Amino acid sequence: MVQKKRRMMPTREELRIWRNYIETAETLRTLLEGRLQSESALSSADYRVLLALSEADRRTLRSSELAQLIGWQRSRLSHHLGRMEKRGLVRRAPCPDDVHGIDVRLTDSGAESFRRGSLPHLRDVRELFVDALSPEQLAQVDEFTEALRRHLDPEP
Amino acid sequence: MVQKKRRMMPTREELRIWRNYIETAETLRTLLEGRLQSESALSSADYRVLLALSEADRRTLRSSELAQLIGWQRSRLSHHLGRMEKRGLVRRAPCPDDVHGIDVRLTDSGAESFRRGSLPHLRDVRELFVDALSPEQLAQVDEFTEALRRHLDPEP
DNA sequence: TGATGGGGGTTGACGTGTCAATCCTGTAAC
DNA sequence: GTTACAGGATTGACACGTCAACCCCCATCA
Repeated sequence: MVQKKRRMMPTREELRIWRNYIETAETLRTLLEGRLQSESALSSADYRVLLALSEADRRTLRSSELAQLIGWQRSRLSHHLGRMEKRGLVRRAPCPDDVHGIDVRLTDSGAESFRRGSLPHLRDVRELFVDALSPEQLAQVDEFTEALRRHLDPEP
Repeated sequence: MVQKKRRMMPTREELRIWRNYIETAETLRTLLEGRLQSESALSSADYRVLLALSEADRRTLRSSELAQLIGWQRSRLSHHLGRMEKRGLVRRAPCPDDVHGIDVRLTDSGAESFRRGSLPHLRDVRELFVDALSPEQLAQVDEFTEALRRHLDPEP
């Protein structure tokens, strides 16, 4: 039965590789998230928002631009900005240029949080990911990630 | 500055590869999760629980065994079993052998759900992951995933 | 007999993400 | 002008995970 469905179903070996792949990526994500949290009291979601804002002109972005930039849905961003605002990391204000639209601005405290979190985080990425792999392996990761991305992108 | 910290900080290129890697894995996970959900009204968490139970003797496992088997914390499992029980996928009952301990048993409805979800899910894994890669690339994934795993495991 | 402690499991609070519904306001259509 | 609509953002309900506190029952030991 497994044999006959070869074209549809992954083999046992393929499935093993898949599971290892996805679980390892998950483990990595969790580990890094935990470190970021304990080092700088930021979640990786916070980090993404802070990174985008800190690179933006005047540390400010339209809410919808920000959402697009980091690939989030409006609703998710709105919820998250609400929480970040409560912690004083960002502030929202009506956008002067556009009657619709909200400006999201990085506060000084948010900028400082990001600054303090950034270096340890990058160090962690090096330690947990880069250092695990040989230069050849790293190149292979790049290659097959690209293949995966190409495979997935055209799909809606 | 970036140059001087070479040993600590990833290079721009390494960082690019890292981001691609982790974001692609995330995209894949999300896509598969969405398909599983729409095909069989199961989350991947549901799936893991159902898979473990459906392979168990008498479709039943001690709660703590189940947690260990799928690598979850007790609390997570307890919450999730509560939700699954409400949907009629599993049932909990005191374990006759052991005074402590709870038996988790797959219901007929749960087994049927799993049966219906399983094949499409495996097909999706093949389509979204396996089919994107050449056999050589698949072998490379296996290899560097193993390297990553070895690198991460000894760390607490 | 009564305190101590540990394994097994649950609970509550909270942060997070998704979906669908809603609100607001300017603009096009009639 | 009023209605319709579309873009931008928020809200509420819910599923999910984590953390820390807790409950229960038993074993051990004083």
